[in-house]
Amino acid sequence: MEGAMQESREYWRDGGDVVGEELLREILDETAAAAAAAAVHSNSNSNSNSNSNSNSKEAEDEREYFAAAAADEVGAPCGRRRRESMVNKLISTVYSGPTISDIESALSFTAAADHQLLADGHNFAASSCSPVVFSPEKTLSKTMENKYTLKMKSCGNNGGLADDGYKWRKYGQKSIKNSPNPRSYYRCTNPRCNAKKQVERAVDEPDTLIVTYEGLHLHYTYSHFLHSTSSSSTQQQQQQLQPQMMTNCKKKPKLHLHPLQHDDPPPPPPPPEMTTMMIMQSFSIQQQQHDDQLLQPAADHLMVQAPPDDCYNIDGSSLMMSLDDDEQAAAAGGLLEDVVPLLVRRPPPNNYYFSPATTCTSDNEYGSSASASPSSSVSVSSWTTPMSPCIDMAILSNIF
DNA sequence: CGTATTTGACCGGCGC
DNA sequence: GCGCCGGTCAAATACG
Repeated sequence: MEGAMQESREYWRDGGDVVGEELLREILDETAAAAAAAAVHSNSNSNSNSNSNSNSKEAEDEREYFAAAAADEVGAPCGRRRRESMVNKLISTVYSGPTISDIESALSFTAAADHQLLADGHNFAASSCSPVVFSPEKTLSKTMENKYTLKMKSCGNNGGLADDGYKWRKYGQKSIKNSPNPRSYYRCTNPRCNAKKQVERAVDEPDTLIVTYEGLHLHYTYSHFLHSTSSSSTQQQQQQLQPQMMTNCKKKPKLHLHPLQHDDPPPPPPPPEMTTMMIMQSFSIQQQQHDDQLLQPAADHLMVQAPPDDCYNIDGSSLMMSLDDDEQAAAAGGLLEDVVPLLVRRPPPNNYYFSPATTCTSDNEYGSSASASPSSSVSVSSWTTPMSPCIDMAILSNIF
């Protein structure tokens, strides 16, 4: 847990930005306190007024936060406003604006992390079939506002197109003057996302793809929620769930409570190739904040559970949620605003344990075409504690 | 049958 | 104003 947090903090430092670490810590603490308060509240409902920690400062803080949350629920906006203010401060501090150096730093960080992951023996199924090699010579340049060009080496399979974790729909192709290679135009399949990308092959380097991203994703990658596992049982589960997921991934996000079951072992961390785009998404968050479009009220009914220590992304976030099939699709295709409160959630105490809810593979349908995202697997997972089944999103929405 | 891709047409920006 | 070019639209087509 501490390692993940430390990694997160170091990442932000490495990114070159001044990070509101203290503020982040404060919010994390408040978040955890509110969650604990909810647990206390839950316990007190079943076991009235039998809190053994009633005299401790910690319990006092918990009661205070629960009281604040309760006040919010009955219409007192003071605590909510304070927390919203804090979150706004955090976002505006953390997401102070990406620069080319930020992105380059992020990319180099990612590359290093990827190599480290591979060196550590994290061999992911998804990465093994990834059509992309994020070579050291990969370059990034800013061509205009919200428009970035990536040059990347491609492996030859699947047309050599990149799996960047997003699902794209091709909407056009044009032959470009002075270039023998046509340029393909893609749009993010998420109806609430206006991200686009153009893919063309470099004239002088046939194995190099020039991918220009325009616009900003307002949601996480599909593969952000996907985890490949090496266990045969999980693979069977993925195969069984795949058709269902294929359909559900196209549904409009719908978030609501859902009970959990399953006690499979935790999946490995996300494939290395996802991390680059995750970083890009972090910048997207910031940009959207600038556009005053971020942080709409969080989904009221989404159940969120604390992840294990080793399941934090490089940005320190974790997006594991308890979702049914529709919710899986919602999470994968939903806007970032639906899940962004999780970015600052505190890691769980030791008595939390991991329980994957469902796992499935979503194979996109662009396999034979020039589209990206050839395949990805989804593992919607959750963390539960025997005492407190979950943290309700409603609580988090009160916090934020 | 629903969804994604293909591809020609159309539109707007820009330079001359 | 005109033509070129890049980007997008949308009907037709392909595919699972």
